[in-house]
Amino acid sequence: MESRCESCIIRQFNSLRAMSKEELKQVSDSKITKKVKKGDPLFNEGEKLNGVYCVRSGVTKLSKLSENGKDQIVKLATKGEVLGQRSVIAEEHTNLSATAVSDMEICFIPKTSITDTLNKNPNFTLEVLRHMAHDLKEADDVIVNMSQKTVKQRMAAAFLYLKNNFGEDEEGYLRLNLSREDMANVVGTATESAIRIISEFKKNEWIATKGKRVRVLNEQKLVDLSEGF
Amino acid sequence: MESRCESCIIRQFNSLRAMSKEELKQVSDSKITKKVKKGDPLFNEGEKLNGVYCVRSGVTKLSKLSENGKDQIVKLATKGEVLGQRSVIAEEHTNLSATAVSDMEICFIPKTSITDTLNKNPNFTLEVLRHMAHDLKEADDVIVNMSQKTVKQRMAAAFLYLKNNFGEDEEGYLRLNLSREDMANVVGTATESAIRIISEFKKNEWIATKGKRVRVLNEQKLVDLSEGF
DNA sequence: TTTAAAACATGATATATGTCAGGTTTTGGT
DNA sequence: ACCAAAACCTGACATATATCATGTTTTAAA
Repeated sequence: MESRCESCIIRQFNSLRAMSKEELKQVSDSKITKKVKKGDPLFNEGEKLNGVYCVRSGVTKLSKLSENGKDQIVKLATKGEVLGQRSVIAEEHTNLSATAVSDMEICFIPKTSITDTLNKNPNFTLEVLRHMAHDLKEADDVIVNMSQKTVKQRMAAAFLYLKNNFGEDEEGYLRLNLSREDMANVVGTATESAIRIISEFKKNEWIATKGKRVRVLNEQKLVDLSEGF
Repeated sequence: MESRCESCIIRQFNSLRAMSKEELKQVSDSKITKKVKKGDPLFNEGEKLNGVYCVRSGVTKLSKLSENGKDQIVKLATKGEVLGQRSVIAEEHTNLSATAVSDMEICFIPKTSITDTLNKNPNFTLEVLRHMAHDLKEADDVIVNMSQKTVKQRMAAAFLYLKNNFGEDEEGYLRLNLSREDMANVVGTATESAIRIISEFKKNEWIATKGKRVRVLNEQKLVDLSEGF
């Protein structure tokens, strides 16, 4: 049982909200809803996409493999985010790979639905543009953090990011659980270094773990550290 | 004696080429041409811009100050590039500072000329969007390089970037001469480290210097190094 | 429930890079 | 042409981080 885009709440969070009724209907008729299991790829770096992916639930990592064989995670995308837009607009192969880090439900929207609307609906184009402007700002900030902060600072910032963007459950544990390896790849460090720093955070009682799950105990300390105090 | 946008060749390299005759006329009538001396700022991080800057000649660095007091250069912009677009579109304060690294000639185009056209001319919006999509890809690549390459690799890549983007003069010297400090800030390292690596490159005869000027002697070696061999 | 694989953890060590401190050279303004 | 300021350079040292090695715990599949 497929649901209709017209009644999809997710849409409020992305550029699709600027679409007209008819455009939305056309998207709805051509879209394909898929489930993706944790660990499975949505698409891979260098592929040519013939559409975009709208995330309905779950989280995906956007990463790029470097020559030394390490995967740098550039962004984590969740509910409401549209993936592959950049590639479709620039008519280029994808620059990043997308892999599910939790079970996901996504909608695949064929290229033409997007490009047609881009050509016809200036409001939509402007909305996409605003989103991309925002992404670009975020990317610039990441560049600065990567080059100017220590691994420890970045790791603290990463936990705050997880807390602020994906929230906590009733018991106070982070909703999104990343493996140490993924954490290392977000922060841009070796897995062992990530583990060591996480152990240190635990020892300091800034975070606590229970099995896979992580809880932030002292947010202020993490903020201070990430800002360099 | 001001020149008219309609007859400005620079325009071919940026999104202004998607403007109609009337729109271009309107831009031309409202624009202000300025000269900026090497070292002078165009605008500073956190400012609210009420327009964009179109670079006619010269080069500017786009940088951001980090908490530890270091300036990370995120991008070097030259002839044809439009600055401040992101900020005007997202209606946010600027995220980056722009400072001339050579004498420049720029045109200031008031916000309204841009936003009016964005609202009325879908082709223009789409063109701006394409440029921003490209910038975003570049930014993602920088993130990966920053986190996965060594300082030496990034320094090699920086020289190649200077050669490929700003070219060489008749004698084979790089057209754009950056101070060691600026080089360090592009690469994201300490000035002393930059100097040491540059000395090493000279010793290896991969580059040569004459006063301020730098010449690439062995491009292949720099390519190999930057790619990790 | 058992068992192999994956994830996690920690020590020892090497190395890249930052920092501090002291020089020399180059540059630009009068 | 001179002088102060800026840019450049080099050494010594501290430290953050990567790497390698090895062991333990957790997870998931048969």
